[in-house]
Amino acid sequence: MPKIKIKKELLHTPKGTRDILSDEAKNWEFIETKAKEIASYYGFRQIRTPHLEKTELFTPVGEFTDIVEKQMYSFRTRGGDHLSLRPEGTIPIMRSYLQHGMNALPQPVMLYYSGSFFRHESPQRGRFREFGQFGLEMIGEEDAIADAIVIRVMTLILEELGLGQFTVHINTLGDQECRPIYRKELLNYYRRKVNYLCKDCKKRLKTNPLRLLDCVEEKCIELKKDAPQMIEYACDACRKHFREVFEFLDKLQIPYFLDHHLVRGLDYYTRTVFEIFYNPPVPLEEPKKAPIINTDLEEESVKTFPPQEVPTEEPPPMIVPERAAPLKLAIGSGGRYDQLSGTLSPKKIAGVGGALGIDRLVEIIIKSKIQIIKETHPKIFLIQLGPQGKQQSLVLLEEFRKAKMSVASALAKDSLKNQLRITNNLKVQYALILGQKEAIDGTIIVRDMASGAQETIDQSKLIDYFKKLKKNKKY
RNA sequence: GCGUCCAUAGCUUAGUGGUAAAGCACUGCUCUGUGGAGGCAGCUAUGAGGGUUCGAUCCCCUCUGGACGCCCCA
Repeated sequence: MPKIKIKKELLHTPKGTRDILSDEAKNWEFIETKAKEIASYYGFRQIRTPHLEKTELFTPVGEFTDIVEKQMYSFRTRGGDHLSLRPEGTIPIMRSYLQHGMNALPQPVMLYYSGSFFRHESPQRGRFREFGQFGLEMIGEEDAIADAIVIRVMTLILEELGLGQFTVHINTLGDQECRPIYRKELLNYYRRKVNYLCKDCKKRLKTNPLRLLDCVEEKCIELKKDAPQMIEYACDACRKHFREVFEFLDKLQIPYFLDHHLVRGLDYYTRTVFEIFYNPPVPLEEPKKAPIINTDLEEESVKTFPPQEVPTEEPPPMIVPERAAPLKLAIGSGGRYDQLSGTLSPKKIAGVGGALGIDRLVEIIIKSKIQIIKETHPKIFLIQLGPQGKQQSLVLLEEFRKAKMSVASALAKDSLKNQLRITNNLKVQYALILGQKEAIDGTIIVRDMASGAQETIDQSKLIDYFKKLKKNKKY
C-alpha cells in the first residue's frame, strides 16, 4: 500500500464553526423542542426561510453597521446573482410576509423560527460564525402588548429551561418622528465635546451617533453621564408605548431594567429594544469593585422614569465581575421594527420580535450543570450469535419497533462476550440472547442483567412478556 | 479589524537541542455460547511552512487553528 499524504487541515471544521456532537446535540434538541412548545402554545407558528437571501435584502440592517459592512458572507453565484448567508432572522421573515401577502391573514401574524445564522467575525466565547437562534416575530401589530408577548414567551422559555436568573434590559429608541430630534440633540451635545471623544466615537458621530452611548472608553462614559436621553425627547406616542410595555412586564413580574444607553446594532429598530442577560446565581469570580457603568445606569433609570415603579422584585444589580465574561453576554435580544417594511415595500407593517442565542444557552446549561435531560438507557438489548441468530434478530427488532418498544443491539458484533460487555456498559436491564440453537427452536433467552437469572421463552410470546413486565412497572 | 496567551495520540497530560512517555478510550486475544475485573497485544501524536544549527518537538519568524479580551453582537 502506498502511503497517502493526508491533509490534516482538512479534518477540521472551518474557523468559527463546529460539530455539535451527540451529547451536546441533546441539549440543542431539548432547547428547541421546549421553545417550540411554548411558542406554539402562545399561537406562534413555524416558518422556515432559506439560508440564502439576496444580499441587498439586508441593507436595512444598517449601512454602517458591522454586520453589513464586514460580517456578511456574500458572494456572486455562477448566474451572477448576489447572495448572502442570512446574518439575522427578522428581515427574511418580513420579506416572506410581504412576498406571500400575509397581510391578508388575520393580524398579527405570529411566527417562530429556529436555525443557523452566519456572520464572519472572529470567534470567541459564545460567538461563532455559524450560530443558532430561536426567534419570534409578531408582525402586523402596533400595540405594546405584542412587545410584551414576545418578551414573555422568550423569558418563559428561559424559565422552563431552568435559566430563571435573567434580567431584561429595555429601552426605547423613539420613532421616525422623535428620534431625529433626539439624534440632533445628541449631536449638538457631542459636537461641542468632540475633542474629548475617543477615535471610534468621532467616527460614530458621523455614521451612527446613537452608538456613542455604548462606548466603553472612560472619557466617553464620562461624557455620557450628561448626554441627553432618548426618553426625554420621545414623542407622546412613543412614551405611552414604552410605558405600556413595562407596565405589562410589571404585571408579568418579569425582572427588567430600564437601560437608557441600550442601543442595538441593527438600524431598523424603532421604539422598544431589549436585551436579555443571564445572571448566574453564583458569580464565577468575586467582583473586585462595582463597575462604573452599572451603578450609573441604575441611578438614572430610577430618576428618569418615576411614573411607574420599578418592579418590587428589584432586578439583581447587574453584578458584572470584570473578568467573568459569560455574564456580559446577552442570551437574547430583540425589538420593534415598525419602519422596516417601509424599506422593502410601500406597505406600512408594524412588527416586533426577538431571538435567543442557542449556542449561549447550551453553554450556560452545560457550565452550570443544569440537568435538563435525563440520561436514558435502553432497557432491553438484543444479543445475537451465529448467522441464523443474526438474521432472526432483524425480524425481532422490527416486531419490537412495531410494538413501540425500544431495543438496542450491536448486530455487527459477533462474540457473546463482547455484546454482553456492551450491554453492561449501557446499563441495560434485560439482555435477550438469540443464538443458533434458539433461532432454530423459535425461542430466546431473557437475561436479567442485575441478577443474572435467565429464562428461555418462545419468541412468539416475547412482546407480551415485556408488555406484562412494563405493566407491572418491572422496567 | 486589534491585543494577550496557547498548539505533543480520539481525550487528559509528561518530556528532551540527538525524532517521544503515560493514563483513559478504542480494537483484538486470553475465552467458537454468558458481562463488569485482570493479563497480553495492537492502534494512534510533536498543526503547516520557513530560519538558526552538524542536528529542532524544544530557539526565532510567518501562516493556520484555538482560548480569552477589545470592537461588535445572539
